This record gives sequence, C-alpha cells and structure tokens, in this order.
Amino acid sequence: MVGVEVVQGSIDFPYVPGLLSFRESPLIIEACERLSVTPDLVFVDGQGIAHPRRFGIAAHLGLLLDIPTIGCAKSRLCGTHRELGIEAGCFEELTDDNETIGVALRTRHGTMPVYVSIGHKIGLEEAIYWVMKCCRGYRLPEPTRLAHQVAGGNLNAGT
DNA sequence: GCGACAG
DNA sequence: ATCTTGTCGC
Repeated sequence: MVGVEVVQGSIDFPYVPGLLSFRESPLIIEACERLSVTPDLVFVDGQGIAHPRRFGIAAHLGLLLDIPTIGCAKSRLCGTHRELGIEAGCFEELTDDNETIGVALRTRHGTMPVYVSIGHKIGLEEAIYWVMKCCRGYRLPEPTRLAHQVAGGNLNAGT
C-alpha cells in the first residue's frame, strides 16, 4: 500500500439505517484530506446509490470529495435480488422500486455476497470489475480489509 | 399494523 | 458495530 491516514474523534450522530453518512462522513473526509496522495478510486464500506433515496454514504462522499467511489457493503440496505451462483464472480441485479440500484456479488466461493453499487464518477460494470480485481481471494476488497485492520490496531501503517 | 434496517 | 475460542475447510 502507498499510504494510510487514521483520524480520531467523537461521533455525535447515532447509527440510523439510511443516515449512515451523517455519522461517518465527517471523520472519513478528515482522513481523506490528510492523504498525501489523492486516490484514483475509493472503496466505501457501505452503499452507493443502493439506498432508499439513492444517496448512500459512498455517493455522498464521492460528491463531496469529487473522487470516483464505489459502494461495497457487507449487507443489504434495500432492494431485492435473485439467488446467485456459488462461484466467485457470480452476481445478480439488485432491484428496488423497479430500478437497478446495484448488484449482489459473490467475491469468493461459498461466502456471503457483497453489495456493490456505484458511488460517484464510475459505472456499475466498472465497479464490479474493480471489486473483483481487488478481492484477491478474500471476500472484501483489499483497501477495505486493510482499513479495517489499521483502524482496529491490528496492522501498522506500513505493513 | 408488521417487518426491515449499510455501520 | 461489538462480545470472542475453537473449529471447519482448502
């Protein structure tokens, strides 16, 4: 990895399904502003437009930062989809109110799918491509995995 | 009125 | 999200 920035701060907004951005965006934006290298693409642990009002945290952050973002959530917020194949790479459209809002994507054989939706300045096909490309045998994309570990203090900003 | 509900 | 060891599978 080329860089890591961790910020600390108090959270004032509660977790409310559909309003995750109000809770997590402030600190995330702070961390992004401290990055010495501007990301070409950001993987957000949450929904992009696969949101009741089509504006999940990934879409919100992408717009504010004016950077391409992908929403790659570990579970579904809204929408429905058919059952998907068990092999890595299989996916099904995530639909809500008769419109495609993303996909349920099996990133690894036999594991629960992730929910991919466009955030900002990227198409769904391309988003799926980059998520699969960055998973490297794991269920979640590497940027998300590393962020989780660093934030949890299980990895140093250099390893 | 009864579930569902990103992290 | 968080609590949390061992255990099942490649």
